[in-house]
Amino acid sequence: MPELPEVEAVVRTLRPLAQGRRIRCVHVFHPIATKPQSASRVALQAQGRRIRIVARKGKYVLLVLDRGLLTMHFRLAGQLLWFSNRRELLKLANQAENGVHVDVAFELDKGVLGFADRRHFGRVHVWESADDSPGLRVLGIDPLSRDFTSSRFTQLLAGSKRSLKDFLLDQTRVAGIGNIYSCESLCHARLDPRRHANTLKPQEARRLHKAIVSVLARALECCLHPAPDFRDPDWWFQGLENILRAYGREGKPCRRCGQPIRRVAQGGRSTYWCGRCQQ
DNA sequence: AGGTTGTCCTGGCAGC
DNA sequence: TGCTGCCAGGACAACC
Repeated sequence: MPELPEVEAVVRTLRPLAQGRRIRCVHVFHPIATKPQSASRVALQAQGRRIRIVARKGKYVLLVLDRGLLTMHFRLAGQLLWFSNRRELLKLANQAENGVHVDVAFELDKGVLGFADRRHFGRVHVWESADDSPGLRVLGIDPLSRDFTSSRFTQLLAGSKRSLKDFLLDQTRVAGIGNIYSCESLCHARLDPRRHANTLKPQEARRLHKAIVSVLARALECCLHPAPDFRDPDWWFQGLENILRAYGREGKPCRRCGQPIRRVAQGGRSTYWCGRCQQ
């Protein structure tokens, strides 16, 4: 599932391909991908616009247009695709044989950008301004930004009584962390995911802040080498499993102490942690 | 206002 | 082996 590091790697790869280009034509093959906005609204508002900036906010990809903006969110399984031209797009998109699933495609003045999510959780939306997007408006601090300081983070922790795991998943506090990197950060910081945010000592809060920064930086490095290849519809980030210490490792030995990694459900999703190292 | 719950989808897999 | 049924997972609306 794409979280901040994966989305950041996608944005850095997309930027040289799309920034400065004009959107000639929009194809909405699966209107579910623009819900609740209508396909025609998305097409009409994007068509003819120039992409001024390719950026990321939390887990959103932003295409800032010369008028308004376009957001893409991958949720669990969304991805970007790249086609040489319209002919290649129409030959491959959603064909029964050798078909590539494509939900929305943007014909640029050079190349075609595709958005695909066969599970149809991912979304493509258009907005007059960033303030019009409910998802963007409420986003908290970006952990890769300068604003993400230890003291600011400590303040946020003190203001919440939720569990650390739920706190980290809350995009309105810190934006971009999902299930994987919340588990990894807590593992790195040696903190029990079930502890409540406002119970951390200052030194523990600093540890968690440092852990988040370092876990995300390491994952981003991994996501950039090799960088995403939008031309290969089967491409996915390689080697991430190797850097994970807790996520998805239930029953396997903790890399620090050897104790089996445990799993519990928190807020309806799985949390992985080491019962010995993380207190 | 902060916190919690239900909903949206479908691939993949457990269980028969 | 083949089929059915169940559920994870991120954002967000709707509730408490």
